[in-house]
Amino acid sequence: MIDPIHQPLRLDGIGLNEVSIPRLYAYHRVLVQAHAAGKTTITSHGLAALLGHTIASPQIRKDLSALGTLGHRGRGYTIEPLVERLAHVLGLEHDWHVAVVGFGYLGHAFTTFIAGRERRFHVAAIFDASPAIVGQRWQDVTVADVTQMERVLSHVNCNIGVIAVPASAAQSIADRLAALGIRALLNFAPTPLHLRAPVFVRNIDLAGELSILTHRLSAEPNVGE
Amino acid sequence: MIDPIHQPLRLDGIGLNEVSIPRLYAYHRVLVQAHAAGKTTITSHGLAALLGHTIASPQIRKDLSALGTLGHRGRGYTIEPLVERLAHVLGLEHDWHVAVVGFGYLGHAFTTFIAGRERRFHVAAIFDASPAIVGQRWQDVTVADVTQMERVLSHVNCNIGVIAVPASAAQSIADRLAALGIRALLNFAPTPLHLRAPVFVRNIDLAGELSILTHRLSAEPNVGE
DNA sequence: AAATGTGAAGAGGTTCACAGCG
DNA sequence: CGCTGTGAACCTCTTCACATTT
Repeated sequence: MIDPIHQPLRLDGIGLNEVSIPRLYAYHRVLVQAHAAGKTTITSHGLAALLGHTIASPQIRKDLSALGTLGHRGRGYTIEPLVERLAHVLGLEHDWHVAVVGFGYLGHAFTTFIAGRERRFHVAAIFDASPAIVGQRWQDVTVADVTQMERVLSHVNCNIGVIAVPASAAQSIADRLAALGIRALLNFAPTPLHLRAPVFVRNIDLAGELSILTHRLSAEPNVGE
Repeated sequence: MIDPIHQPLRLDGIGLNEVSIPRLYAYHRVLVQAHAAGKTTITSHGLAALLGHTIASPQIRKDLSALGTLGHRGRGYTIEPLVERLAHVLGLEHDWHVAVVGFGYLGHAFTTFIAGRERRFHVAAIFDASPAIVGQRWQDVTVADVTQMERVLSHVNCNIGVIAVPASAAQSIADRLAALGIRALLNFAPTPLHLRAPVFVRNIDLAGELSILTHRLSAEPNVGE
């Protein structure tokens, strides 16, 4: 690890393990459902069951204990304050403005996904380099030319950048977004991005995931049934 | 880890670390470029440079040494046999037939992505539950009703299943695909899937990745500039 | 009695340093 | 001398076992 981004950030005086966060998000999701279904308390084992036992109960207890003393020994957890704590820690209370760069199939799909998923994400700006795509509308956003990124983003405030451009362009787009003060990037380009301190990047490596699958299948004795 | 899927599979007598595979794929990608540009040899440090120093050179040497003795001490690696070895190990020599289940925005985008990316992936069947989507055509594939999955897939051979359905349906779709003999699944639903031995699953947790970003931004001193 | 919270052990992967070899 | 290949140290996260508390 070259830069200090992987040091856990402190929120309300607690430091969270980065890998635990998707799990916390999963807890939040199923707890909201359980609460809607009328449940008021839950045990770590019960939560593991709701998650299909994809996460072990000691792991759940360890994750939750990092958020403070939320459980009751002998009883379990009260769902409502637990959900509130999770929402606060995960930043689910804020609204986020997203800039999507690259509006090919992947960018388009992610835009629809992110906007449709929850109303806390607003796609505020979309950019592309292709004249065929620039000028298209998506809901009330018009796709702007990527050369106009600095100009547009000085008017439209965005917190999160989504990079869905070809590998060759990804690093330069990332640098430009970082220079504009955007500190969180989600990168779908196959090149892993590398940015310095206050900017935080997540790389989604779809081709890499596919490679894992094709490797496993190649290693199986009988490929293709 | 509950099931034995995470034991490294052996291919040509070697066992590969699962997390190394996306890296091997990245090496393959940039080496193909370097070879096309006329380079014939490369060192581990040179390869790290091509990757923008996102991967350290000792890591590269360790990854490559697992594939056999491919390097020449004092010289580096000869690109051509290295590329061939990587392609073989990653299953890049085979063609793969993909079944996409769920043809909403995510499913549609991924279908286009996977098919457009490289010609070794063929989307051979598409399923959806919505009457509005069933019957649509994508290239020469007609979207079939998900209830017909067993019937269709008994005719059309598929090696890889892509799950892009809502969380509530994901596990049951996965079970049905597994029962049909599909042993590799890529899951975009927020529920992590859990399947027994010969089936291998990769979960792409886009919502979880976004949570990491919103958590980081919430923990920053000044949210939204 | 039941279930949390946690120190300790374990597992897995990365980094380091250097021996080995062309 | 240069660069690979690798055992050992290191680090991070997960699992375990149990003391603790209601």
